[in-house]
Amino acid sequence: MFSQKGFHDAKIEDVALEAGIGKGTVYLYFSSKQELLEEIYRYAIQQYVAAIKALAGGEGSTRAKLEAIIAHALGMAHMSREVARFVIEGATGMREEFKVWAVGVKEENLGIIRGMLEIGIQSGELGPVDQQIWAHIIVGTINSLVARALWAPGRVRAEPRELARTVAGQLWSGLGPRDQEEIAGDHRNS
Amino acid sequence: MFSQKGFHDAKIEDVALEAGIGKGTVYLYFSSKQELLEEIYRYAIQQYVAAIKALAGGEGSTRAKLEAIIAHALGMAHMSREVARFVIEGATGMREEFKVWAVGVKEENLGIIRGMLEIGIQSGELGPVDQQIWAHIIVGTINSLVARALWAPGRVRAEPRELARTVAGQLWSGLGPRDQEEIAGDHRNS
Amino acid sequence: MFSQKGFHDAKIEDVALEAGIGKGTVYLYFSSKQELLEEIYRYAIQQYVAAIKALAGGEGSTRAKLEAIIAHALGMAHMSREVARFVIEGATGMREEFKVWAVGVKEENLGIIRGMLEIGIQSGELGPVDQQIWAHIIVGTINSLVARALWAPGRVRAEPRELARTVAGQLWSGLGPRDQEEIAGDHRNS
Amino acid sequence: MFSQKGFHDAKIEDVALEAGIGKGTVYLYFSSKQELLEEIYRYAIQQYVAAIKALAGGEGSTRAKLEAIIAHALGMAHMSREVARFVIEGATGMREEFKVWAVGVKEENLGIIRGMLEIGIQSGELGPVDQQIWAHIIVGTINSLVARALWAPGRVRAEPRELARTVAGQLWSGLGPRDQEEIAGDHRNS
DNA sequence: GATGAATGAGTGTTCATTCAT
DNA sequence: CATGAATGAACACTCATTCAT
Repeated sequence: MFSQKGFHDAKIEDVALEAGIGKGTVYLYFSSKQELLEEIYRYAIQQYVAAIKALAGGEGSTRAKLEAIIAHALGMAHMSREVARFVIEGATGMREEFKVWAVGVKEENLGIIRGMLEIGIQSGELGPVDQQIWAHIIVGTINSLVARALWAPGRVRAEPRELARTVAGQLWSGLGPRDQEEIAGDHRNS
Repeated sequence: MFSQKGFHDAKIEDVALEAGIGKGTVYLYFSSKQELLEEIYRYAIQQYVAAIKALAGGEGSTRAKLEAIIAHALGMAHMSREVARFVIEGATGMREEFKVWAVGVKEENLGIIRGMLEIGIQSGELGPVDQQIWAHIIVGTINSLVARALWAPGRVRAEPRELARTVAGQLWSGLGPRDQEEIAGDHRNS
Repeated sequence: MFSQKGFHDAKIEDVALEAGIGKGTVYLYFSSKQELLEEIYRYAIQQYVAAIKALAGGEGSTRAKLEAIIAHALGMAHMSREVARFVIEGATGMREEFKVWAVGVKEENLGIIRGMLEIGIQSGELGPVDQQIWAHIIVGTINSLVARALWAPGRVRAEPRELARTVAGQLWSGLGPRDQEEIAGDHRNS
Repeated sequence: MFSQKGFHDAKIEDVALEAGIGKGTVYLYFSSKQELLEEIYRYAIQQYVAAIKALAGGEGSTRAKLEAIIAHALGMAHMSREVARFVIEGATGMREEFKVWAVGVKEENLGIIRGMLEIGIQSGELGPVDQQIWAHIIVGTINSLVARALWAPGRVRAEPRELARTVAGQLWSGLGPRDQEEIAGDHRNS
């Protein structure tokens, strides 16, 4: 309900009806609407991060892992949107205690990606890339693709795995030309 | 006010006082709080897209233009956050007329990036990249960096131009190693 | 509250407090202040019309029935005022659906009186009067007496039944002299 | 505007525009919206009462004068409605000073009718009727007819003078049968 | 434990009124 | 004199929260 209508436009009664329980019952499990929202975020983000962690820490090449992460996010687009929203919005309106948790999780999430890249660099699979920057690139790319999957579902190629493979391939080779000398060195003089 | 407190937590009275006008005066120029929000979005997004368009269509190498775009977004972090939020959230709660406009602007924005890449490819500056995918990568990366600049300002290197240069450099060369054969072909077997 | 203060000057909160319930509770039973007003009107008018119908359709002479109707209206002065107000004001500001209902009830009310007069004419109790005109005379007279009972309570003879009898007597014999020829025929030449 | 929309639904700005003047200009001539309403009432009622006074005090038979009064009210239906509304509503929400004036005018109005009837009785034109009661009958009948002229304009015979003549005729001869003995004496036993 | 009727704090919006021009 | 942009008091209405059943 929160995803569809937004936090403020979703009434507790709607949420309860959707869950097949009475309005008052919600308050037996959550002390407030705000806490319910935070728990939902917590759950979505924890699930997401745990999945990313598992995928990033698994066996296989870095590229395979990257593809798996992208495909997973696309497959869980709806839940990923909450994560994306969260990455962008921060924790506006949330309680301080939750904000602290949130910043930690964000860092953890970026850290997981960084760790995965680190291993890739050491194994020679990756070039000597800036891991922090690439963590942002990967997270941001996923968010953008997820958002598009949600707001323009018809235009997105349906198969997450295939899209993930293409995206990973593009990230791998970079924007610049492969078979010739870097031309970047003098781009500021042009 | 909307950026700081969120739409629902910012009262019209706060907004008016902040602007140094009376509460009722707001309603001389906007027919509702919702419309005010939409106009703010419209303004922020139009400014943003116009700037991107100018930067993407200007003189200079593709890489220089890309750096300029990233630097601009980082410099306008606050405004860019609205754009980013918008990219992620879509137009939940907005009027249908606004949603239509919004989808159009999003496509336009991606189109501008695609156009810039197209020129780069034709001039040989870029490899034969997938422009749609790269539009997402660029937009997403910017959003992610902007978000971090806002929710963890202390941790971000202060100089947008320098950060932009680094990011562009990373995107240029890609994740994969430069001096050896592509190893992507068999990555799923490794 | 609406009777005392008028619709616009009576706050929902006042009405609720008067009823011994909370402000919000009103909205569990009425969708808006306007609807509450309409329901009050509906109730008052239905009660009134039902009573008139019963009295007009009962046993006894037409004159007795007329007296009973007048006495009843005077006895229910407060409620009758709503009806009177309604007869005069129409349904200004009410919803179209209510207006339709209202016009129907007004016609019904006049129709009841007309029907009663019809029977009186057929039984020879009444002269060959214009029933439509007399319906207006009766309704109007009642309204005027009720209004006076409310705005100048001290000046009104306290006993409704006695007043009703006097009024009916006057209506019965008419303005003109009884013991001589109609002088109306040439009144325009005088 | 007040007649059409009701006092509270007519905005000062509407009234001013209708009058072809600026909103602020209204306040050069009236100290408040309430005072404007009171002045309108005052004007309408004074006009009405003055006209009734002139008609009631003029030359001619009582019946001719009665007809003229009824026809005048019907011809001025719109203005008469304000008077009627006023008769029914009293001065709810008005200032004390206005209420005092209002009660006086109401009495004056009834007094004028009574005076006219008095003369008719003395000249033998009328029977020995109860003047106070008949003042109410006349005023009430007029109000009821005016109201109907306004809320169901299509159903009302168009010509006020003709309708006035019919109404006066009915009032003259009364409800009871003319050509036989009063049967009213025993109506309570029937 | 579960419920939903009742509540009232909170807020978007209107519009009579003011006053600088 | 006339104006209409600006104002803020006032109020209808919503909905998170409570608690008797």
